Amino acid sequence: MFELDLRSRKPIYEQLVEKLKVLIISEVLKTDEQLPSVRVLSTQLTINPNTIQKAYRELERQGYIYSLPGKGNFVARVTRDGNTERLAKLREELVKILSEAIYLGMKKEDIIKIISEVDVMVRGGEK
Amino acid sequence: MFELDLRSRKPIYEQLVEKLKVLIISEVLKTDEQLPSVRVLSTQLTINPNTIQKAYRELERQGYIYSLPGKGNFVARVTRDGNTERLAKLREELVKILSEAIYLGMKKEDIIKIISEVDVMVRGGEK
Amino acid sequence: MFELDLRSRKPIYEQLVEKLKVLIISEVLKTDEQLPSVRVLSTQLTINPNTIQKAYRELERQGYIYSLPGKGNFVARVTRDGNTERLAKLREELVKILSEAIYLGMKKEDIIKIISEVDVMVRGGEK
Amino acid sequence: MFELDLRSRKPIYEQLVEKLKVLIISEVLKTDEQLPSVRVLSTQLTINPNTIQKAYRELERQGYIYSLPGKGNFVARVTRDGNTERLAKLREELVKILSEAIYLGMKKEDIIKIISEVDVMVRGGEK
DNA sequence: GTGGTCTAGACCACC
DNA sequence: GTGGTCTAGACCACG
Repeated sequence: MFELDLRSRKPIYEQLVEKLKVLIISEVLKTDEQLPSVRVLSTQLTINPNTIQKAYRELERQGYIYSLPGKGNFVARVTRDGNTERLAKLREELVKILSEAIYLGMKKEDIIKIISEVDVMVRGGEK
Repeated sequence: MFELDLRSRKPIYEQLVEKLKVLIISEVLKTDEQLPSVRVLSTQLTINPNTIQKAYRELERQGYIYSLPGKGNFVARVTRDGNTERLAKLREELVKILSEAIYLGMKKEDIIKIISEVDVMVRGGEK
Repeated sequence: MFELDLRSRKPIYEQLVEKLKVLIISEVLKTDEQLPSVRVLSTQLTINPNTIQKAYRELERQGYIYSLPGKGNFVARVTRDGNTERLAKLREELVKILSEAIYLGMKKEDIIKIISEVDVMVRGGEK
Repeated sequence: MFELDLRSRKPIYEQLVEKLKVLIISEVLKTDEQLPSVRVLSTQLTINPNTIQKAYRELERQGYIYSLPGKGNFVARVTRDGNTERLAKLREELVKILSEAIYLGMKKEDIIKIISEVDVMVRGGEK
């Protein structure tokens, strides 16, 4: 289900957060669907339960999931507002990465192509 | 000259690397121009010299500057090859950020506008 | 375990890098084996932890080891490609040293004998 | 006459020492021949005279040249003994470099070919 | 317990 | 004056 790189410099819990975000964004995991329990995921991935917990808490903080104590963790509905803060941060990151990419020779057309691909992937599920 | 967030989770030397990259990319600092000396920057920013050193060595590793021991640190000429690896990494990051941005409601047109702005900023200096 | 010359002009961390390379090359330290922790080595050699760190990071940069933050440093698998650059540098050094050695009277047969010894030492572990 | 890399990490005086050694070893500069004066070389290379001086002193220390105060610097006769110390050091370096080269995949035959080339270059002048 | 980062301050080689 | 190295010792994130 997941491929985590235990040798990566990036913390495992962050990798988990990213992977789960992808699943949510691409709507493999749908709104209100239950995520695998900490214990199950922990044994499946042979990873410390604390690490899973930390990832779930982080996703909750970012509004991607919500937790019902005693029940489990569930995918949250996307709120298209209240994200201005996060969007500002993303925009900033975007500028940084784009600057470097263009400086190193990536072409504008290549970038636009990437955008289109991502756009299809993300919004493809909606109508 | 710089605004560093000493409280950020992101290491100071990484922040410095990013800030300096921006200056180089936007050609505020030009090829072969000398960067402020480790000690000068250290006192200006009230940051330990070792931290500045680390940032400079990282920039050198990435090919953005070169160092002449006993002379100083200087902006390197851009090499348009040998960047394929770095570009692949940037592309990957790009996909990740774009996914999330689009998911959270950023519009394709907005993104393209950002690209154009960055493109002008970076390539504006060239002819 | 190591004999470092603290008075040498050669930086301690470079000496460490060389010593560790020998251990890795001669397969005293085997692939994926854990290296002594920064702190342990630091107290064993009565050398500052930062210096050990620097040596480890240099070895990582050269592809001899990899680091798992929070876990330790481990011997990397040898990659037989991507070394062309390094090999070119080594070849250059070789020519320089051989020139001087032959000029000072070292005989071709002696050198070939040395090669054979090294060859056995390095490739002896393989089949 | 010389190509010095002012951008190299290696000190300029060391580069000079190496270049001059090559000229002496390959007998472009012959025994008792006079080396260019510090002043001349200094202006030719647009390099600080102190740096040239340092290189000459180093070559003298290693027995490659001798200096007649008020006259100049001259190529010394090779002494085929008294070099045991230097030869031991070279041998040690040789082992180190060969180990790494072989470890990284350089073949024994390649190395022997290099030796032959160098041997011809160095001893070619003699009969 | 592990590596990663940072500070404060020192000494050295180079030019 | 410049970068390069090193020490002594601290704090933090990670698992």
